[in-house]
Amino acid sequence: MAVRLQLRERARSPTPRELADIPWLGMLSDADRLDVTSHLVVSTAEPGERVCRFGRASTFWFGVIDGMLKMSNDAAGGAQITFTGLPPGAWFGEGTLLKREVYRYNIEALRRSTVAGLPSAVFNHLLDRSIPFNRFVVNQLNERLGQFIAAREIDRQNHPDARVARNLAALFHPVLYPGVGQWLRITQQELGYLVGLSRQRVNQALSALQRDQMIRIEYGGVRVLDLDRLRQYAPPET
DNA sequence: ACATTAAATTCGA
DNA sequence: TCGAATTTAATGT
Repeated sequence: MAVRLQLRERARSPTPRELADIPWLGMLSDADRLDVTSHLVVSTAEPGERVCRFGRASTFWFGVIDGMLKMSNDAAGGAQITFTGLPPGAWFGEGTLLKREVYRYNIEALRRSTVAGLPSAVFNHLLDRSIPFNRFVVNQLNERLGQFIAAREIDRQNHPDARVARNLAALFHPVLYPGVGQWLRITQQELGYLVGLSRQRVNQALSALQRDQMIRIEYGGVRVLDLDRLRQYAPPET
């Protein structure tokens, strides 16, 4: 409950700069955009803090403005499974909003992050009236399905370099995560959490990928040089 | 686990 | 408000 109060207290209106980075806002009519921006709220999540379920049921559609979140299952039922990392530009939670359910996963901040929220009622209202917004959401769902299929393949891969490569490639997805661009701010430790490897092993994997000119390692993050090859990365024959 | 290097923060003028 | 000094964070091995 303390968490919820903190989020409430920290909630504020988005800055113009933050609004500019919200991809779907630009697709709306002027009237819709004005209406919606007045309801958008922004708050900060500290490392380890859970963004979802600070309200009881699904009350917001969330977007990552800055930072890095991680989506995972509820560890109470057994093994901890990380579904995906959520970099800047990611918008999520529409599935539960559509069905008016409660969140079935945890979203937790990997580091200090700025998160935007659109109240559930406003989200549903937009869906009812705006065709461009519907197109955005459908496209989003479709792309995410693709991510899920790719994720199944990643799981079959037990080669660490391949896991790092393909998880990284997923984070550079231009449609799902338009805030990322060529340069992804993520530490090797954070990548380790997402992929399920030690920081040391991630470091080795990144070095290998850099040797092959797919990425460049920079302090505090990674730059992609060849996204296609990163996506298709296969471990070297033994 | 440890040594190195980069970045962020503090502090004194 | 500038920049040197110190502390913290990230990286490489």
